[in-house]
Amino acid sequence: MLKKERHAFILQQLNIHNRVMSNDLLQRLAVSEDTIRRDLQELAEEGKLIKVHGGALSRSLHFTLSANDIYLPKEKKTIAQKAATLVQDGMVVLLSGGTTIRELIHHLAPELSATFITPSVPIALELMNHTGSEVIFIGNRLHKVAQIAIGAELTRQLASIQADVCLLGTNAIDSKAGITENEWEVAEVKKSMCQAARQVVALAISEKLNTVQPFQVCKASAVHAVVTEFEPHDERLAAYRSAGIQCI
Amino acid sequence: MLKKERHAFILQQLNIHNRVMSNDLLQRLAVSEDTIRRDLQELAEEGKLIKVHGGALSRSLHFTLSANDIYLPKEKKTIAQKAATLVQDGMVVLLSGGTTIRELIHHLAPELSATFITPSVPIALELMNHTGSEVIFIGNRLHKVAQIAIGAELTRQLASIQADVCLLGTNAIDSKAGITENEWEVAEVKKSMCQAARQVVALAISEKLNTVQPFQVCKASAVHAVVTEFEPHDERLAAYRSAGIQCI
DNA sequence: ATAAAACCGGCATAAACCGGCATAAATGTA
DNA sequence: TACATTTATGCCGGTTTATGCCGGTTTTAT
Repeated sequence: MLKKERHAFILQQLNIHNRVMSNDLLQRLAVSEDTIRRDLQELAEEGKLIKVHGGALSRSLHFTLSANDIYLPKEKKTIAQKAATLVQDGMVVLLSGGTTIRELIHHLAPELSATFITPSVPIALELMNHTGSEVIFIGNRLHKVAQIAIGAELTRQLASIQADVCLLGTNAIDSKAGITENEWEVAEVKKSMCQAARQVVALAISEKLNTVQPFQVCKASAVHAVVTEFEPHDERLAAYRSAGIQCI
Repeated sequence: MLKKERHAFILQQLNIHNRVMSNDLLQRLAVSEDTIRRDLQELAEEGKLIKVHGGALSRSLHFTLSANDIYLPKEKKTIAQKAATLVQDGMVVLLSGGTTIRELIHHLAPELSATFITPSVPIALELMNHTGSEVIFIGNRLHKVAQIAIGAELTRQLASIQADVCLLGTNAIDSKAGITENEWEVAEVKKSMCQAARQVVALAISEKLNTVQPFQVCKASAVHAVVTEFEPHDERLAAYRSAGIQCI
């Protein structure tokens, strides 16, 4: 077995399982522990995986790890502030779930008077602190993990709504693949939300840019704007601008 | 299982449920109590969570939770425990809002499998920690102060429901005037809930006994049982017993 | 007040890590 | 072809890490 082959195999396993353990690899590849360790070390130096004691983790899993980092006040705050300016008096606004959206609510002007519609329980709870606005929760069956409403009743209620704008906390966005999600039911909900609004705005921290998940929410062409922590004319947003997406 | 994986899992759980318990984690991750403790300790040092006795809280929401958890009179706990025994496997249960109901949820057996229906946002959020059961939220327009759904859509949805039991956190109850409320809209919601269930059970701390508020929820004769912190045969409940209400 | 549960510090151990060295195969060069 | 160089791999020792266990203490709940 050639070194390159081993490397390819390791990366393949990593793509499938999001993790590999040295012990497992050295048996299946029939090489010594040291060789595996060196392999992982090299791949880690090339940035193709994250080395940890006893094995390695895929880069994407590490994203979710750092995404869980509660301490991202800077970027998320920036995004939330910029996105908050999009909400004007009298608007009907659809909100998804997620910590960025929650942060956005904190940045709404207290005297603002808008109508907020959301399928997310924590977001609904947060919105109730906002005195000026009306809050409408949609859906009835609740998804425990995502803490949002799902199912047919939600779609039925959304069908009778034409919101001014839909603000989505985004898991993954790509200038070609559009907005994607890693859970089917959540993707379905967001898909319905996009269809119920005249404009779709994606709130995405830069590390979510150019990433793709299995389930599509909407095509890139359906996204009207994307809000990141970057300046509007940042080079790293070029692909989105040329896809006709406004960058804020 | 690699250490980093556990950490990622813990943070993920934390983002979902806003809290984790060591005991729960050590079973699901199949490691010793010590390892979990060390994991939580390390994550706490990195500032990714708040360590508390027996588990950890999410950094973002711990204040809301602990604030509500701190204020728990002993009586409410007693009531919640007794009321929790009324919920059996397979039941469809309507729940109102209120801290007593929330406490009740904590006392549900984890392996219980029931369907809970509620118009209260905090209660819905709390219910999502209960793995075994299905959670349905009803209504869409939200009342900011009471944090429950109100309005016509709620009534419409309730009309198509026949629950086994309706558990009401009660503001005022009297053996003659029945259950009453101090806000019209909330009273309307609870009235609809009573009509949508075969049985109505009132959870009332003793200080609420024999008090009357302006807006009626239901007549005394419509109440099947009342749960207080008293013993079932306590003298002070005599009036309710003779009104045909079961005292628990 | 008392018992159960959670916490802490320390210890033990097995697994994983590291650096260096040796060997052998592959590659390059005269 | 013969010799030197590089590369890949395995092996060895000493070190670090991860984890479980244990005794004693604190916190929580009844």
